[in-house]
Amino acid sequence: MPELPDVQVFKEYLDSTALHREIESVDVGSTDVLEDVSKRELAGSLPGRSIESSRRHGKWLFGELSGDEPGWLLLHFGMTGSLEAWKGEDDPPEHARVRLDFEDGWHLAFVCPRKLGRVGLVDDVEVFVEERELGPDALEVERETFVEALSGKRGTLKGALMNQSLLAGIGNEYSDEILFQAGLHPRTAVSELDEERLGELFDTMREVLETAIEARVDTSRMPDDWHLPHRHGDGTCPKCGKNLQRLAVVGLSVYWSPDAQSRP
DNA sequence: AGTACCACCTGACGGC
DNA sequence: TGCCGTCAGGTGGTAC
Repeated sequence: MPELPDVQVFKEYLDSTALHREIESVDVGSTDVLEDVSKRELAGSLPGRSIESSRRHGKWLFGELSGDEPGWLLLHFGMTGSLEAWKGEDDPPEHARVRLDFEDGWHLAFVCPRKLGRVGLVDDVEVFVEERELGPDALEVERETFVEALSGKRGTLKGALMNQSLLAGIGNEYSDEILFQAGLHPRTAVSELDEERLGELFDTMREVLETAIEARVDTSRMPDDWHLPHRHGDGTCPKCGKNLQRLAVVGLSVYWSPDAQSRP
């Protein structure tokens, strides 16, 4: 599922395939993914412009549009979203919900089988982040700010890590990996960690996110002691060899290892 | 404030 | 073979 590392990889993909190409036309295959913008508005405002740079905040990706008016193309990948670029007359990929056709023959498709992703236009990234009440990006937040933000919170660590207004970018899979690498039971409460251990959790979070990006979110390139590649029905714990257990925490399936994860 | 549950959405998968 | 229920989890809404 697209979380911060996945979106970072999409950002780099966008940068290498779509920057500085003039948009000739826009095809909206499904209006379900449009966020506060009509098909007409999107298809009307993009042609003639190009994406000049990109930014990521949490799981949201923004493409800076050229032109007199400031504007950003907004992308959120939901649960099954991705980007696909190609050159020439080939057919668009299956489930291409929005397609940009560039003047030079290149194309970029926002692919989203389950239509839970979003495409839109925003005037200002900071304003958007504020309006959505998104917390600091999980890879940009300072250690001290992280510790302060979590200190005194009630509820589970998993809930806090996934709370986008506390910290933007982490979802179910990476919160599981962070707790696994930290050796913490998935139901551990924030209040069970003192500031020193919250600091250590920050270090683990950085390590997990950076390592995932280095691996290009490819499970076959992830470290041998990661549990994410084994995160399915009968997966085994890479640390103890026993079957991973499943548990519901904050309404989601957690995969965890009783031998490798315990209360602090 | 935190949690539970629902809706949106569709492909995969297991049971029968 | 094919139908059907369940699951997957992103956001956002509601209720408690």
